[in-house]
Amino acid sequence: MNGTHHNRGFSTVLKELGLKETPKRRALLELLAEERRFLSPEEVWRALRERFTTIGLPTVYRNLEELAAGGVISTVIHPSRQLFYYFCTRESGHHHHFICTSCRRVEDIPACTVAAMEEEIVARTGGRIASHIVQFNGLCRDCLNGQDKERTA
Amino acid sequence: MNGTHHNRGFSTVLKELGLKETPKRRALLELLAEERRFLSPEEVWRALRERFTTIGLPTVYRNLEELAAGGVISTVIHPSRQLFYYFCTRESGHHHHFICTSCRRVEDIPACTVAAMEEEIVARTGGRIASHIVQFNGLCRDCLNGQDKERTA
DNA sequence: GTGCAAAGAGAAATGATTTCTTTTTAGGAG
DNA sequence: CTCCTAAAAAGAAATCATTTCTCTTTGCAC
Repeated sequence: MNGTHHNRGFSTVLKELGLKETPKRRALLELLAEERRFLSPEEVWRALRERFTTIGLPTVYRNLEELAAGGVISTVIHPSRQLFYYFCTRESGHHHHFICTSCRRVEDIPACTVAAMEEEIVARTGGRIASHIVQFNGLCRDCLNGQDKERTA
Repeated sequence: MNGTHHNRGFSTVLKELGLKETPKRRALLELLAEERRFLSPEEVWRALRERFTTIGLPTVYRNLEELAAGGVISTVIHPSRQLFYYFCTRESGHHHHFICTSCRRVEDIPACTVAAMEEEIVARTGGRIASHIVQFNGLCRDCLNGQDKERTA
């Protein structure tokens, strides 16, 4: 959920996560870092196949999952419930996303008011929150104006 | 996302949605209204099979989707990304949920601070928000105390 | 009561995601 | 620099929630 990893270099990041630095892993990270739309695992796979004759879809799935678990990349839940991935350029701090379901652009939403809600939930219910999903789906300004039509949901 | 439908009676609700009142549809609604945990489509199907010798899983899926689209029941996205359904007893108003991934209980979270976030998003980006997901996953107090262990996520 | 669009059955397809087994490789130890 | 081992990856196959299809049934407006 933060982007300081990028500044420290991929090697450092991977080492911190206890992941070996393989060519494919590095390529996947570079690909995502350059792409400002969220991508599906299959799209990532297709892109990487142009550089690696043999790369399996399971490899892509595993790497995306590991990197997301490590906080290097973030996930996007499409209204279709398919999972997409996005390299978050935001420098630091907890935040959420506004995704355009048409052009797939992602806007970072700065420090949210969700922390307050969480405090209230814990106080009221006595439970413990393990995770939350806070995501806004819609159309960005450009897509509202008729550009980049891809899909609507 | 509100529960006023229940008070008006199922017949009225279905009529308003332009849905015919079939025995299976009514049974599905009654089942969900009595259950205070969120259920998977297959669980709903299994329960309904005890009252109807022939009922297809596609029928259950379709009905759940229609009713959720009509706002009569609400959806829960499990961390596994499976979809569950829940009959929301909250009387009215927009709100969100704290779900226990262990015992499947659902707590209503009253009027949230998300509206403010949405306003800011629209103002900043010029986009239009079509939907949002705001859900808190964790363990309720009882499950924290070691009861009702089912699963953790 | 009739007719027709909606609803449902049952079977089958879909397709994202995961699992398995075997082979390869990164990278620390010596 | 070479060895060794656990991690990583390939490739094939399985999983399984969800959807699609076609045909039959039924609610309900007229």
